[in-house]
Amino acid sequence: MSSTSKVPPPSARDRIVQTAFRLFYAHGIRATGIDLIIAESGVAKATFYKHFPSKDDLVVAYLDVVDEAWSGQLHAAAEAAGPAPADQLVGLFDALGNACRREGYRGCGFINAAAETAPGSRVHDRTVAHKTSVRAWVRDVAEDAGAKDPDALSRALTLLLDGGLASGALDASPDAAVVAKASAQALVGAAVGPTRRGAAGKTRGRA
Amino acid sequence: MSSTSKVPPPSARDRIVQTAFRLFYAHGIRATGIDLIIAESGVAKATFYKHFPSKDDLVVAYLDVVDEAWSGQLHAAAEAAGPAPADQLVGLFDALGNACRREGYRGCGFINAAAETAPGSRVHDRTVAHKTSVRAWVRDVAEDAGAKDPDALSRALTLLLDGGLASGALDASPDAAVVAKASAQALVGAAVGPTRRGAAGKTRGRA
DNA sequence: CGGAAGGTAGACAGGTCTGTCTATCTCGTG
DNA sequence: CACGAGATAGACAGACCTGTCTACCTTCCG
Repeated sequence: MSSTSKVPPPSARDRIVQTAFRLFYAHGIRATGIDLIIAESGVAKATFYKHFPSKDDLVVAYLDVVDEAWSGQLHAAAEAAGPAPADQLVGLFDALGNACRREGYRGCGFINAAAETAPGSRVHDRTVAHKTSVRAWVRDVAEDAGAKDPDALSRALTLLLDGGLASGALDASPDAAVVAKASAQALVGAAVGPTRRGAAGKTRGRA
Repeated sequence: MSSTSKVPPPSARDRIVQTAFRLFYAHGIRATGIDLIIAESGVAKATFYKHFPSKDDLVVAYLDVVDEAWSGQLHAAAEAAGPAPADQLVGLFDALGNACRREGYRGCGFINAAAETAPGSRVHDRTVAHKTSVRAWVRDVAEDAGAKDPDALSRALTLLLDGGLASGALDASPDAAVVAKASAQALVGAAVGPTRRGAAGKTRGRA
């Protein structure tokens, strides 16, 4: 209220993050130099370093974008599968299929980032936080679905998901996503039990 | 050849590869400079470049070592599970558990390598070849086990395996391996037929 | 003895990387 | 208008990285 009640400006910082997203994801973090990001985003070096005192700061901001994007796709795919939690657990794998099919798909930005940074670093920790939050969300849905052991089921499903993300980046074949979804179906079916799938009811809030 | 029958030298090249293995795996490929490898392996620069004209050559040699090591552990774990192919399909996940528990575990060297190299590069291709060969082996075992769809089953199991490798590098919790194995058990059981773990895989009583 | 093969030590070139710093320009607001 | 905030352009420092090259040394073997 005092002075800077100005709304988010559509420039500078956003352009940097956007460019970083594109380059980091496509070529890797270490392979992408600050100078290139500066050139491609069309800002001055001083401006860049004002917003991001170090490259690591930018990397973390990049991962925030990845987090938002991927979580959004996951939630959207789950919701598109219908109101039943058990169906959503399977449906979220459509996000994997869509991602694999996308041009320039290079796997999970987080896994890739973690692969080139030391455990314990900020970047690595950010990755762990992301994976933890995804698993927590899946766990909640699994609980709604009436799974006998939501922890184990969410762990199994995210394992499948991460596997799809990792190997999908390699052979880029959509088979992986199809098989992952089918496997998820089998696991969910077994874990929820022979009883009717959790009836539609409450729709779980998204994080 | 004249008379150089004095072949087996336990030195030079091997020391380089061994050092590279340790450093590449622990810190990543790009993060590890040639100079450090040279210093730590105790060879001269000229010697290094005689054996490996470029860093990429060394990286490929490193991946060969990783391939051998990991494939060996996989096969050993499978064999340790007994003679029944269906049991072996589940047992191979013990290799994952052992790996996760090891000090300095940093996930799959191949996935990490692929994460920091461009698709289409030699290193990337080497990774794809490795993953393909593992999957082919699992497929063969699945076939022996009498799986209805060995391709799908092998794909599902390697998905689980890759997921465990990728996420195990993050939270380093052995839970992942336990859940992966249990999931594998469920998937194998469902794919091999209703006869739940009926000893040898020949007994396919699928209706 | 003599010579070839291969190892050692380290300077060097040329490029790239992160991050700092100066100097100028623009613009909104008091 | 004046002023300060924030952007721009780009030189620069210092480190590091890959790869080349010279020069010397050891060892084996005919």
